[in-house]
Amino acid sequence: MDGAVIPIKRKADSLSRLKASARKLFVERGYHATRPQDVAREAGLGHGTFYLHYTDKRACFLAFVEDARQELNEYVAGAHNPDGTLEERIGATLNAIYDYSDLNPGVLRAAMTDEMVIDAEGAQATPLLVRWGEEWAALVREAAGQGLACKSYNADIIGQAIVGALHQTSLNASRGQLCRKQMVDNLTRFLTKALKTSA
Amino acid sequence: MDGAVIPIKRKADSLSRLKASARKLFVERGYHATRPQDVAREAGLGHGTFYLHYTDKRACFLAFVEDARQELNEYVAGAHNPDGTLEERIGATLNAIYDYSDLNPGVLRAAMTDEMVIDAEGAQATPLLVRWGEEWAALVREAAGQGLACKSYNADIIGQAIVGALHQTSLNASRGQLCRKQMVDNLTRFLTKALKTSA
Amino acid sequence: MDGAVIPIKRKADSLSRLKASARKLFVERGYHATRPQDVAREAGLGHGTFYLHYTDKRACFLAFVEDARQELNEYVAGAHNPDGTLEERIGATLNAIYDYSDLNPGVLRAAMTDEMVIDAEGAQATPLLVRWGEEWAALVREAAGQGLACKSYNADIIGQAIVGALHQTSLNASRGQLCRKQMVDNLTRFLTKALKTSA
Amino acid sequence: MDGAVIPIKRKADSLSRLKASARKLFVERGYHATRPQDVAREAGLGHGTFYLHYTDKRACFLAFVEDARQELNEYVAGAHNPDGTLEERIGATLNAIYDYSDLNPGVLRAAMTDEMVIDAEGAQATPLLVRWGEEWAALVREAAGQGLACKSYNADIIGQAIVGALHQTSLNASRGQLCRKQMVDNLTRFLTKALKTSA
DNA sequence: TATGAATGAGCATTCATTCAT
DNA sequence: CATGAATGAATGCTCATTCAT
Repeated sequence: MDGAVIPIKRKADSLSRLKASARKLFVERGYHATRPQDVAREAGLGHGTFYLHYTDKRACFLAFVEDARQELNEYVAGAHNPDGTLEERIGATLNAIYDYSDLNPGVLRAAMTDEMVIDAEGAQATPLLVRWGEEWAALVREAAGQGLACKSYNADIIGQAIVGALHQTSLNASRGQLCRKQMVDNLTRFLTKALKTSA
Repeated sequence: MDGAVIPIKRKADSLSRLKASARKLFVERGYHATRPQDVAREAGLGHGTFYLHYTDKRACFLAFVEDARQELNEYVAGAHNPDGTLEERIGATLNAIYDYSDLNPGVLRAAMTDEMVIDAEGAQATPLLVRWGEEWAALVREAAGQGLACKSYNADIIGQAIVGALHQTSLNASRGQLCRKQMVDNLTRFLTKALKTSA
Repeated sequence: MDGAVIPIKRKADSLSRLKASARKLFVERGYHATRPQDVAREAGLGHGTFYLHYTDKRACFLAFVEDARQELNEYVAGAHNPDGTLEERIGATLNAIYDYSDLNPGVLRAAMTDEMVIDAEGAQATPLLVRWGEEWAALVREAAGQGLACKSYNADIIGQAIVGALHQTSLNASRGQLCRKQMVDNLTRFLTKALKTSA
Repeated sequence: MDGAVIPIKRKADSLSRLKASARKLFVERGYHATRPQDVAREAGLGHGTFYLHYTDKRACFLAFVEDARQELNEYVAGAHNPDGTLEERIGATLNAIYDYSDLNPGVLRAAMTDEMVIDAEGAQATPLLVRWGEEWAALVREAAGQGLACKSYNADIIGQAIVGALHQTSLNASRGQLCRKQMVDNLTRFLTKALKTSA
């Protein structure tokens, strides 16, 4: 009995170390420059162990993306206040995203790697950005339902637009050194103005 | 003299065929899945010929991006009417972009390949999206100067946001089949509303 | 613990097979005509295995040279008798070299490949012949110190001269078929006469 | 008539420019790092022109070697005085070689490139060093015939030994900075002592 | 469960040589 | 005679993945 328990612990432990290493390396070097071997070694494990936990390098990356997605979702969900004004909601969401990003630098960027890059062929799960776009679409719909946001938009299109705007501004922020406060402020006003019901 | 003209013609011809092949393959397969050899073969040329025209696979891709940038710029410049309303300007620009995109399907997406993917190391020229963001920033500034757009935005941030929004919506459009008219209409209204001076 | 021992044995085994193959091919074909792939195949291994043991083709060659150097050194050291006459010492050394050469035909020649050929650029370790020249210089100095050899020579120059003489004669010997005995005899007398203190 | 003369002149001119370029590049970069293309371009000619004058890169190199050989021979022949003492003759020859080497730095070294390096397969003309060894053998024989040099040597072996000694010392000289005077002096005494008839 | 040696398809790039002009 | 664009076999090397231990 005990004999069975320990391997399972080991396995779980190995996996979490691999996860941490993979995140670190995907963030630092990007998908192509990260070899399964590097991930395993960084985790202090043998090369072969990688394939005990992931069928594929691709699977490992996808798992990393999924983890990031869930983490960010929790972060954003925690900041959601369905009773605030539109501007408060948008500001809260943006702040949550930037908080996460400050805590996990580079993770969002790495996780958003265009999937064409990962596998030119295979049909894939919906890319991360698209899924986040869908969540923004939900927010837009919700606000529209409450009379806070303009009803004449196609929420799907606008959701994608918002997530694209966020992505690109944060990419660019990591290039130049724009301060976060300014960014959140500008984007909040911009999105609020675009969305709110006309007086 | 004559003897010199013909080889030059031959070389120019080869180059233009390589360019066309490269564009085709980068669009269809992406950067990593396209081998210099494939580009040459697609052009009906030997492998070595590729290196007569490009020092590198990377150089070839960068040339492709630059060409796309110029082409689109011309397209957009042709549609620019500095005397229209804000909405007209935005709509005209969006329509120009989508016209180009319809004429050259996939090109913009391929050209926007994140440069991290191309060369994990080397410091590079400003990525395409950032440059387009700068152009939108100019448009925003111009409109603000004319009293058409809200002056309280940081134009650089907003420029990046706009280009990100366009990129993401068009990526997503190529996934599902959203009609272009709807997209242009939604985005035009969205951006106009966000930018215009408050009554 | 046990689990670790066997792979290490495997690796050591692979390395020794690669070493043997590399020696064989460098001797038979020379540096440029030997591909890492050939070395691996000759050793019954996959191409990639070569790079598990050597960073480079160059590194492999240098290791081969170093091995040859050490082997010959041991051979020559075994024949050294510091109490003999000058002629005896020279004869013993020459015989040791030729014994080694008979046992390992072609190895010395291959190992002496001019390093310019291996790497036109990089500053390299002192070439093999130069190092052997230094050892002959030491022998000359020793004999001079004991009053057996003429003191008025610059030992470094003479050391190089001697090693050059040996190299060239043995190269040429492998062309025509001069008998070894004659060669050792002539060279021994020649060098002894040149070196010994005048009566 | 005239029309025929000019092309011939042009051809001769092209050849001599190719020769000069080839020499320059073989000396500076070595055989493998010199491409026919480089030679032609250095000569201010088109790539194809190279093959109008040489069947092969190898042929070009061999021609370079042959030229160097003849030049040096003339130099040495000019210094030959068959009536001097053995020491005078050796000294004069060595000085001639070093004069040539000073005037044409690097040429001898490049010309002596081991032929294994040039073409692992093909049976080749006698290598340069071997031919020079034969000339030294002739000098030894001549001196022996005149009673100046020891008759008990095999002149062929000793000729090779001498040329090897010279080669190696001069190679090494280009590494460290040994002065020429010292080198000539040491080698002259060394060889003279080794060769001269015993008292 | 874990290991790491082994693999070989695959890649970007070079260069001696040819040949149409 | 001269040109230089074109060629493609060949090279050194990498890396995702497998498998014997």
